[in-house]
Amino acid sequence: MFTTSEENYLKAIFHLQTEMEGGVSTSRLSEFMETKAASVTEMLKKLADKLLVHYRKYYGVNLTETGEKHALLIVRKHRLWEYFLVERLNFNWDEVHDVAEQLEHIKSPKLVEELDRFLGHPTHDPHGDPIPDAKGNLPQTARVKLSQLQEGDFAVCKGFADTSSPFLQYLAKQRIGLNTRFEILALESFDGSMTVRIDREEKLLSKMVTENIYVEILNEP
Amino acid sequence: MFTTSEENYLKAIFHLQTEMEGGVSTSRLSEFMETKAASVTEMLKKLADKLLVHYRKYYGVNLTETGEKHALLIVRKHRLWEYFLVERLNFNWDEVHDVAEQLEHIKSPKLVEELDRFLGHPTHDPHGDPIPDAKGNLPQTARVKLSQLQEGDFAVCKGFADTSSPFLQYLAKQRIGLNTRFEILALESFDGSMTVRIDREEKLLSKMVTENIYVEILNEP
DNA sequence: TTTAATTTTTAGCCTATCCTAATTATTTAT
DNA sequence: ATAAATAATTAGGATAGGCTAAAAATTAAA
Repeated sequence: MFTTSEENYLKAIFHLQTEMEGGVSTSRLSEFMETKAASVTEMLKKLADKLLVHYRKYYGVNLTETGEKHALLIVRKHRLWEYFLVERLNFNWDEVHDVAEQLEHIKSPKLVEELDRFLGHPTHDPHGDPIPDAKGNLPQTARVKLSQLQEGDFAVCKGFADTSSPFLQYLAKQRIGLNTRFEILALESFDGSMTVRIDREEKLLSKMVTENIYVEILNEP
Repeated sequence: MFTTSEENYLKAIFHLQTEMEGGVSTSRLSEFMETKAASVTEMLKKLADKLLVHYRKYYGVNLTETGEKHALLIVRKHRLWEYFLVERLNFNWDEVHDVAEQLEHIKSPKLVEELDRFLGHPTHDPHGDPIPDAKGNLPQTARVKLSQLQEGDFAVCKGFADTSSPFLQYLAKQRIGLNTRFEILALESFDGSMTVRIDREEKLLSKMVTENIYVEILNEP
């Protein structure tokens, strides 16, 4: 059906079109995919020929309905495999990305659906990202960043904007994971850093960190 | 490390070098891999450069120690995934081949070893073929064909020479699987067909079928 | 053992995906 | 509004892995 490379472009466009209104630019794509702009242009033409993207020269791309459907399938596979690796194969959450990146391209509709069943139809991957269902529906939750909270607020960790190994390893070291509870003790307006209480322990988190943690606000402690 | 294509050649040479003494010929490889002889020659030169095969122009190839070690790893992965698909994901034994063929190329040493542990270190895949261990040791069992037995013999099914979908489907229809017990009732010398008893039921099996079933002979019923 | 048949290799092309360098379009700044 | 800066596209090339057709080596047959 589609090549691994085509699928990687679809996935990248899918992720980037949430951050850019209008179309995703060639340069943003080339940066994200670590390829040169010329290669991107070429691939966009191919994807447009296959009706997977709407592409207007010099103005970037957007996925067509077909393109988005396929992108969602790849995201579904990626996140199901990540769940499998962490929950069944003892992988750490910072080790799964590269392997899931390979596994997501395996072509077998039966494999995806049986894996989903075998895992008990998980709704979120180990980083808190939602797993699209078999029809491509993705529960779109409004994401609140830890950095947006005020002194005195209580919250629960629900996901991460940055899922790179270094950040995940930092979080693990600080013992911050999905469902970790935070109490915001103080905010430093100078550098945006934040003092929080986690498990009776006080921690200072930089703006950089609090910007990359998604939370759900609690109404009561 | 190695490309998918290189790995497929290594695996093919591994399987074919048991059937041909001396070296595996270019034409046999091209037939087996469904490519043209010219493509095979080219790849053999590449594999020889990488010290994975001993290649002498016009005289075929054999795996080097390194090549064989890598071939065994691919076979290990293939068979572990087949086991996973059948035992955990409800695949039928005739559906696993294409998917395992994709999964065997996933690169992650941790994945293989954790999968092996998760599955409880299985020793044989769903078709009865032995799974090499982490060090590449493959329990080499002498294989007796059902066609070699005599009237009055008793035997247990231990594997299949042909693991193609059509044959596996035929076997399933006849309710023949791993560990099925056979009693040889009669042998027709004219066409080599054989009458056997399976679960109190008499069945006539053609030479073509009995040639492709491996058994272990039982000393007593 | 010399010729005929077969097999293998070489030479030259094709496609996919990437690249660099040069060109063209768009955007920004004066 | 036009020039300078930036971004995107085109042109031309590289590599991997396939293919066909022609040439060379090996094997089989007379």
